[in-house]
Amino acid sequence: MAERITGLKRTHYCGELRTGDIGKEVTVFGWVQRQRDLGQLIFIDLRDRSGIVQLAFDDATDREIFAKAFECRAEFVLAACGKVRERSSKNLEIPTGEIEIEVAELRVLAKAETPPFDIVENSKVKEDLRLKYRYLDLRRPDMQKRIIGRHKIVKAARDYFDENGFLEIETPNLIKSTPEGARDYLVPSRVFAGKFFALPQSPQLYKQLLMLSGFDKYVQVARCFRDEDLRADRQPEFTQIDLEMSFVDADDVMAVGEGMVKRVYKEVLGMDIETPLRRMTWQEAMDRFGSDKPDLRFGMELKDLSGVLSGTEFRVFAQALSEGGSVRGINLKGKADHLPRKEIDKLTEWIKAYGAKGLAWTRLASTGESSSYEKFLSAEEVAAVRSALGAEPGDVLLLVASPKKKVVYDSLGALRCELAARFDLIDRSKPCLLWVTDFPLFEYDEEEGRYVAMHHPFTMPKEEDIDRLESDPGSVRAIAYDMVLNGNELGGGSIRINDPELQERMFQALGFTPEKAQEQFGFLIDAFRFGVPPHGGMAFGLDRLVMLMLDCESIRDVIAFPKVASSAELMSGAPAEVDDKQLTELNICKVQADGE
RNA sequence: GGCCCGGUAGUUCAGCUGGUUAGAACGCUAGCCUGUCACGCUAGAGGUCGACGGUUCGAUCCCGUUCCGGGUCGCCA
Repeated sequence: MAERITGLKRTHYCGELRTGDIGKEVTVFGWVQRQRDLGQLIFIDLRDRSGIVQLAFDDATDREIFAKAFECRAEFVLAACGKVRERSSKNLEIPTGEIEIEVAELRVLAKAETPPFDIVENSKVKEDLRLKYRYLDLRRPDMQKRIIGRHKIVKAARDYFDENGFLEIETPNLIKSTPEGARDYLVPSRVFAGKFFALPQSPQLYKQLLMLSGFDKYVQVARCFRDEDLRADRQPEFTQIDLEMSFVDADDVMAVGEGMVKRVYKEVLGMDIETPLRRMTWQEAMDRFGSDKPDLRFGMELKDLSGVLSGTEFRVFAQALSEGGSVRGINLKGKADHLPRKEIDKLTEWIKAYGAKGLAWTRLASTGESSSYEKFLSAEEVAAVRSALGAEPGDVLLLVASPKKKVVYDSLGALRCELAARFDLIDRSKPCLLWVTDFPLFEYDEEEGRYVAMHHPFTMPKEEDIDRLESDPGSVRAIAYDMVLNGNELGGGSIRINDPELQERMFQALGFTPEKAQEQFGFLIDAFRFGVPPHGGMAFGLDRLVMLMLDCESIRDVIAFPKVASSAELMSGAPAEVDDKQLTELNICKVQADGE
């Protein structure tokens, strides 16, 4: 039978007691980390979110309390009252190691079964078991640190926005579905048979309307939902720090965005971020790093070899170039002796996932030179390629040719990161932040056979490119910017269109009929007739920011109750079947499983 | 949806070319122990080798299917 807490109030957290507290009568609450029974002496490590304190029990002092301590097992919930005293043998490994509590009153507030895994830091337990018992996993000190760190980050961000005149305003979570973009989570309406709400992918439209309403600096810590497949850095339910401002240009928004990151790093990690952050255009990022979220903590930049190979007879390269593609390469400096032919063959297979047909390579190893393509090139071309890549003895040159520029960028960009990770070329001493700007406004969707918005349909084109909206949409750049941290997209935003005529041209360029645009975004189009200020904003992926700041491998490590790759939640068992009665109320017919 | 990796005591793992009773460490249970702190010592319990099917005299091991988890490509305006 558990004992009651009646009459007890916590005086201290376990982990905060120090030698200065010696002699004080204290009351602590917590979980049994470990009980050490020495026969006539028992020690219990009591743990709460602040740390651990040692409780001491002596059979000779109080037989009754000693008997109770004897029964205590791991994860029992205890209340302990007593006097803080100096330890006769100190443990300098832990902050409270110089003191202990001589327990005068002990209450077992709850017993506990032996947990399915040890509640310890640096657990090696498989993640699915941790997630099934997430409430126990969250007791582990490293998880507690992450959840507390997340709180501090959000707090610092909120303080920053508050001090800069932003208002936090909530927007609805049951909204109208807008099929453009990611797949929506749908919620059936009980009242309107056959109709559905959608959960927001972001508060985009609502925050723009708030600008129109005059709340010229808005921020929200907003939960967002996307029904797409998961990754280590992607959950179907995630949190954005979402902001929007009126009467501003891109520089103003970017200054606020980098100001927030600077503030959060300083306050939570004590690190100084130098602002303004470096900026790079999308085109430069693609050309030099093969990525719109380049990791600048190492070199190995892409070099365009299309020029020096323009006259080549080698069919693979010539074909790529004649069909409008490119040949580019990277130089893995000094690793030829560490990247054997067999490994290159594996990379050749690996890179096919990115659409490349293969990998052309030259190894300048100490045991001799070898190459998969140089024999097909003229001596001048070989020399030109080597020179362009700055080749020296010991280097490995890795080339990709494709009629599709995107394939060359994607595959070499990925290869560059893979090799840097494999050969530990990344400078991890400090975070590397930058802005990537001037994104293309449109992206050609081959499946749909039309241009789609790269960001969203309300993104403002660069003024000097507006003329080409109809004639050459692929060349139009957007006033859009992404913040990149260590090769991860941390957030992004844009200046929005506030001119109804321009918005109409945008919809046309995207292949929307006026009727279709009206049907999907009618309320926004209507609203924009009533005086919409120039505005823009951005959104940060909070989970990713926390993950990167706290040096975690997965976004799941910084979310209290995350979902697994199948988008299930292992602890609760969601998603789950529901009663027929619930379905009937929602006017939903039960779908029979296949084969029935 | 594609590709890759994994699943063996509560946990982390080992398990040879298919062969008798599937092991170790930690944890757990019991006993001993007055200064431990990853306490120590002694003894003990604990297994649907993810599931189903096949090959075989015999399968944790080989084959097929499937479930679960991870990574990744597609997807993610």
